Amino acid sequence: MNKQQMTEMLKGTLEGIVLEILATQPAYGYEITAQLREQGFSDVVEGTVYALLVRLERRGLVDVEKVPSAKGPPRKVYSLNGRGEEYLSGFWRTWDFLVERIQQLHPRKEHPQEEGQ
Amino acid sequence: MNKQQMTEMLKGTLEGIVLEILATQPAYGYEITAQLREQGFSDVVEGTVYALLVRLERRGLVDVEKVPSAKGPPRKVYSLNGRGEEYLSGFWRTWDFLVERIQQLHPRKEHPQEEGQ
DNA sequence: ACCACTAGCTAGCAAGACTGAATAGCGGCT
DNA sequence: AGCCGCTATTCAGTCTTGCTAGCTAGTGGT
Repeated sequence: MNKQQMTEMLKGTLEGIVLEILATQPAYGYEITAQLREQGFSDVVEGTVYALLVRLERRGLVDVEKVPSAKGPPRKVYSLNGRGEEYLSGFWRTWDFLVERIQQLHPRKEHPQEEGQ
Repeated sequence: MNKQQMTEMLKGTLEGIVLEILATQPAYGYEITAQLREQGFSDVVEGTVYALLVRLERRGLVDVEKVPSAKGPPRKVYSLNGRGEEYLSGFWRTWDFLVERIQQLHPRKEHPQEEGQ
């Protein structure tokens, strides 16, 4: 997997990915990073996620709550708010549009499910 | 469609889109821009495409030929070469990986079964 | 005291798309 | 001739975003 390529592709999409994670349940930066890495985005680092979360907060898409932790410094738990949900659904509209255009240009094999049907 | 969002998403993917267009047939910048705009990427402008083509050339992924035109200055016709083909297939591997990860995170409705050819 | 793990933050860099303009060639119109 | 519109390319400067490479802070174990 070409890392440089993935880095460039993540520009603009990482934001939606993180918002989607927050749509499932509130989470804090360290946790989100770990989740991303587990889910295959193995090169995403903490610094990137923290900076992204700050931007999301500044734009009013998430709410923040400081929660003390038994194992370290207090956590900043982020949760998606109403504006965030709205923004996220717009995000997915844009993403779906892009995926469709690219699908037209470069058809991918249909997922192996349409076999006999 | 949020323009800012699309702009960010295109980072990294526009390159592959243009390479894919060149894989179909050689083309020059002005032509490619027009094609993109027709195909739904309505905000992509000439300047962006020209800069991208220069990068592709510098990286040796495309060959260039200057062709005189009856309607204006000579065209710089770009065509995908061997290295470009190789690079493009790697590009799609990365793209497919990203799409799969995102699909896991945010399942999209299955497309209404497409009549294949 | 030192280390490891958890948790957050930041300055500076690199890459890529957009803005807005300039340049150049050709044909048609007045 | 002069001007406009379409074709065609280029470029400087701006903005956003992810990465690099550190740093700070809290807790517990050796």
